[in-house]
Amino acid sequence: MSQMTNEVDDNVHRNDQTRSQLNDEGNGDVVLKKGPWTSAEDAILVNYVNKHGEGNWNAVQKYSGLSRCGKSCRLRWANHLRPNLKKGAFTAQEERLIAELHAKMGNKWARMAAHLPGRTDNEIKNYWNTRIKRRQRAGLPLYPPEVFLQAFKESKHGQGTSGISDGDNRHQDFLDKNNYEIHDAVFDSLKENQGILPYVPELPNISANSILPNGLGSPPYCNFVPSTLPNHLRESTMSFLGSSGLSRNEFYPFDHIKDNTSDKIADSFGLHSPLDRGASSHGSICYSHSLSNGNSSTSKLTTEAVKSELPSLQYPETEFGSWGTSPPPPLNESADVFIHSQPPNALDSGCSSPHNSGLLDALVYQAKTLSSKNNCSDKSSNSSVATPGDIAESSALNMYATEWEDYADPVSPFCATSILNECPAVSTNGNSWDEWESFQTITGNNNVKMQSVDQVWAPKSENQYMSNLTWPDVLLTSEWHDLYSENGVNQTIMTDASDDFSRQ
DNA sequence: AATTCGGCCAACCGCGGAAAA
DNA sequence: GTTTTCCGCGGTTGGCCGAAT
Repeated sequence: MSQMTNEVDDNVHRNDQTRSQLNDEGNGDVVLKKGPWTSAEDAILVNYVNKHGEGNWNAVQKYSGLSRCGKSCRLRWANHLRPNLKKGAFTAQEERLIAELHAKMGNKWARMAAHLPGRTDNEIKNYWNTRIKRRQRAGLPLYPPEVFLQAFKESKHGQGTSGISDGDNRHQDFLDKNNYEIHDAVFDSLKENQGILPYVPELPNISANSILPNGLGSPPYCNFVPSTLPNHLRESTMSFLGSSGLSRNEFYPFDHIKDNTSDKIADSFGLHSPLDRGASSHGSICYSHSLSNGNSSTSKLTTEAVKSELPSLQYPETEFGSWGTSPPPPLNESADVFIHSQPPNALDSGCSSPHNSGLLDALVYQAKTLSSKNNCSDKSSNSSVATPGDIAESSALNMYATEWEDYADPVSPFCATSILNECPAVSTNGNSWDEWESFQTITGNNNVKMQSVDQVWAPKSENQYMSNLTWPDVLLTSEWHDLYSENGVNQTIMTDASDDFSRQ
């Protein structure tokens, strides 16, 4: 034991940094060590816990001679020394479970860890944070589509129907047993927004990769993130969707329109925040993930850059500003029309940023068009999309979708036709969604296209309300449509499709 | 070969809640 | 009822390592 103590002491002396630091809980008399634990310290701690049990961590330092604060001891024990810890990479099942849990709970790592025997909250947290970064860079959604859809479904229905994955009941038990707090939040949000946000805004018919070089990071996609999603889902999704690196005011074109209609529109997009008003100058305020309902923990009015790491795929603002003149390839024809058709009044849009040409001005133009037509809720629906016979559940959605369509000025840079994209029935076969990921990677985001639901799908199922979601294009490739239309991923098809793409 | 970058991991820090004094 | 202490949680930081440039 004395040898151990010496080793600890040596380590303390080696570490000038830690030697000079005092325990934040300590009395100042004892210099407590920080930094990596040595095996000797571990042994001391294990020995202590074996004798005295867990808890009373501050006593460890007193009685074991360990120069560590109680917090440090508890952390070390919980994360590394306690028995039955499972080490190594997460299994596919665990990864899926984490995604499901995160969709349900948000950043409740400890609670998530409770559902993953042998895993620690720290482990899960690290995994998730790494995953966020990775997926943001790749322009991929954080959640498997089935998790995303299920979370939306549940929030929409306001039922504790749990069971993230239809047909996949592996985690049904814990799902059933949990009263996920997200529901409260969602319900509150729904209550607050009742009559304001009963729908999911529609996305103009612009292919994503024609707007953004990186496709899925397209700001317009942010607009269809369901307002009924749990905040953490929304934010995470926004995180993915907004990974283009747009500055806040670029993202929020309605800042410049002051009349009620535009406010209503902005509200409908979940973009309305008191903080936003003053935060839109010259793009110096970075886009925050926090949007809408005002109960986001990350929404801050700040002129400093958002701390979170920006995805590598982001484009500098200057590049965005250059869209109008030199849109990056690949661009399809509609995108060219869109980008090169400067809104006639774009220059007097009040756009604060000289760089905000192209998409932003187009959005502003669109918003102005909306405001000029006034009284949008009275618009009748001649839409080929908002079918009169639509089920009640989606009527509100379609109403607004129709509005958007009606307001799609033929001369608008959007040339918008309303699109109601099919919500694909989701794979529930339990395959790791990395397969989906890899499939995406194989297909690439270039294969992006928006499909109009009236071309491909007649709403019949309870999933219809999802039809007004404009889904990331990668989900709407014909291959995906085929896959999902069978209410489950056909592995063979997926493999074939992957092969096809890999051969290209 | 050197540098850069990103992933991974361990640990620290600050905060807040619960229990004890 | 108030203050103090303990503990747990979530966010963040920093180091190490391997791959890429």
